[in-house]
Parts: sequence; structure tokens; C-alpha cells
Amino acid sequence: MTTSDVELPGFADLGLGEPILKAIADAGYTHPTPIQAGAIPAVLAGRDVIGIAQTGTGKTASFTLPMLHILAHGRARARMPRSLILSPTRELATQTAANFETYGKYLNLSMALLIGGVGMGDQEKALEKGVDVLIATPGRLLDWFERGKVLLGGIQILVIDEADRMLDMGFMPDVERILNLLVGRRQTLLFSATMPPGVRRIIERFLQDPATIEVARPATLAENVEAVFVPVSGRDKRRALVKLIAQQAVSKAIIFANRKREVASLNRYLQSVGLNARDIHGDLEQVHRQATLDAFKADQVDFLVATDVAARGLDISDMPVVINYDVPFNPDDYIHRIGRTGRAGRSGRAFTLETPEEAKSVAAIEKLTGKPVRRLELPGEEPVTNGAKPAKPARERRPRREAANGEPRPAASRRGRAPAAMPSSRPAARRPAAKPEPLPEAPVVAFGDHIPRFLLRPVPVATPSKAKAG
DNA sequence: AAAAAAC
Repeated sequence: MTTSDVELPGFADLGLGEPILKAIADAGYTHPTPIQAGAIPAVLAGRDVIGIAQTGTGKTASFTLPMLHILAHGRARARMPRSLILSPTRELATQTAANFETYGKYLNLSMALLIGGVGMGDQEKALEKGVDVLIATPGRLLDWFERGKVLLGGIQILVIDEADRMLDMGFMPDVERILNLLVGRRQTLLFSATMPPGVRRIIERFLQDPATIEVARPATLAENVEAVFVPVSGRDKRRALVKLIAQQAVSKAIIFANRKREVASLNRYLQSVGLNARDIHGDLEQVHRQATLDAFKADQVDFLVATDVAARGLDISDMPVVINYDVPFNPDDYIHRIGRTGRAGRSGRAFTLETPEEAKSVAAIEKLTGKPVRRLELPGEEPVTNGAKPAKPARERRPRREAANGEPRPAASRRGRAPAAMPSSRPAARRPAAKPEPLPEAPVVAFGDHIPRFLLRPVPVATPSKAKAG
């Protein structure tokens, strides 16, 4: 069933109880999104549900709201949680927990968040007291189970969130193991952006007569996102990236790279040219990851350099731009990365740097999306000889103070200046240009050649990380 | 080719 073209009811029409409706109203929402309008009545009716939807569609509330309603009465026993939500990443689990807090504030329900990378003391205390809602990543949940601190026999509602991602990440054996620990009849809700065979198998084995709610076809790009590919030589991709940021007047973006080490060193580079950047990837401490994410959400950080840990699930609202520094190996990841922008019908822009070596990955994306990619040429992006210094501009003048330098910005964005470690950082780099150049209508268009001066100066040498061969 | 997740 597709609900996207149906007139939407208000939240009050969905059968949710007063305390929940009040919390929804407090949060400022009046009308459910299509996935919520479809899923909430089905969950309240006690049905198993398959939700085919990406984050940004209101997916999380489509299960938290009816779960709160169902769990509102009754009490949890020690170590016997009444519901379980499985998430692929710690960050997504944390967000889901926040969602339960928001909408459950007028209910007296207890919750525990079982994720790795954080201390076990609080988790144990919560489990001992008994929880109505248990939100977990598979590894830590099984850890607790093996310690005998959590029993899964009392689960009435199970949610498998981002099932396709669980599959990609190799969690399915763990998920199946957890599913087999549940006993008796319970309600199962499964959410997934795509439906690969591994996910279908889980559905066939563990869901009964599910209602399917689909709100967006998985491999389609949102109409409101302008996605363009930017051919680069690959010799000096970092410089090309900074040039792109300046030319397109990108003031806030998630920048994806394929490897953790690349993310880390790209982050240092962006900081060294004066951009307010931070990185997030799986080798960083959990507290650090969360702090970075919070700072980014609070507009204290302009550029989040990330691995695919941030590609899916994370609810970062109103992300205007996504940049792929690398073309993702897997075309599904492309869809998910791009899905960070253009949420809730807002317009968004997505840029993907593309070296000749990445042609295969680009072809895979074209195949998946079913349309040829649009290209945008950056001026001066012809291949450079290895090791050569960037050419000096013909007319070298003292760099003009970019007008944008003094441009007003929201106060919140002014915090978190360029790190002190970069004495050479130039403020001009932070506010590249006043207005974005319009994107081309035609597939291939060269841009005007306005490039802020600072970009034409020789760039500080990249970090001395060893490019290890073999 | 990578990333993600338990210690």
C-alpha cells in the first residue's frame, strides 16, 4: 500500500492516547508523515509491519508513537524488557532513545539504551530495575544476554530498524540469534530502505501476515535534490574539494570519504585551510563521535567529514549539501549518503567528486538510479603533473578581503572557530562566496571562473601520513 | 578496495 498520495489525517485521528498526542503537540507537530499515517494504525491494530522508508520520512516516530501507546499500561519486570528496538549503529540507537524520551514524556515508562563504546554501569542498573523499552545494537545486547542480565522472553514488540543496513554490516546472524531468543507470539516491525533477499528471508521467517507500508522507492533519488558529479584528476582531490566548496558557496555539509584514514586526514586538511570541520568514523571514541554529531547539529561545526557511519539513519535535519569526496564502492551507499539532504521535501544539493579510477562505481550508480549522471566541470581541473606545485595565477594581487568575511551569520554558527593548531588558517576560507552559483540545467556545463583568491595561492602541504604501498 | 559492531 502506498500512502503518499492519500489525504493525511491529523495525529488525533490515528488512535493514539492523550499523553502521546500532547507530547506530539508540544514538539510542534500536527500532521503525520505518510509513513506515520500508514504504520501507526497498523501497529495499534497489533499487526506485524514492514516499513519501506528511508530516514527523514518520519520513520522513527512511526514506530515509537504506537509503541508508547501500547506500552502505556503495564509494568516491566526486572531483566524482562517489554519491547526491543534493534539498530545498526550506536548513533541511530541513541536517536531512537531520544525519540522515545520526547514522545513519552507524559508517560511513566522506563527505557534502557544498550550500545557499545560506553560504560556498562548505567545499563546494568536500568536492566535490573526493568525496562519497558530496550534500544540496542546487536553486539552489546548479546553481551548482556550472555552475562544473564537480560532475558528476552517478555518481549511483546520487536523493531528491526534499518534491516538492509544490518544485513550489509553482517549483523544478520546476530539478529537471527536474537530473534530466536524471543519466545511466544510478539509483534514484529521491520524497517528497511531496500529489500534485498537477506531481508526478505527474515521477513518470511519471522513476520506473520505483515502490513507493508512503502513511502519511497528505495533506489530513487528525491526530485528535490540536485545531484551532480564533478570530474577531478585525482592528483589533488583535496584542493578540488575546497575549490568546489568555495565556488558553490557551501557553508554546511557532510563530506563522505570511503576510508577511515582518509576521513581523518581530509578533516585535518580542511581544518588547515581554515574550514570549521570535524570528523566522525568508527575508530573514534564513542563519546567523541557523539560530541561531534551534537556540535554539528548545533551548528557549531560547519563540515562533518564522515565514513558511511553517517550515511544512513542519522537524523541531521535540514542538511543543505552532501559531498562525496570518494564515489562509494556500493551504489546503495550512494543513495543513502545523498539521502542526508533534501529531507522532508526541502531542496538539497549533492556533489560527488569523480576520478577516472572511479568510473566503475559511477557506472554502478547510473545503473541503480536508472539515469545518466549530470556533470559539473570545475575550472582548472585538468590533470596536474605529479608533485608539481599548483600554478600561480597570472595576476597575483594581495588577496582581497572577501566581502563574505564580514557577512552576518547566525550567532550559533560563530562558535567553534578554526582550530588553534592551524596558525595559517585564513578566515576568508570559511565564508567562500556570497551566493551559490546556479546549477546547470544541461548535463555538462562549465562554470564561470570566479574563484576566491585564497584558492589560487599554493596550498599547504598535505598531512605527512605515509601513503603505504603494498 | 570499506565501513559498521562486543570486550
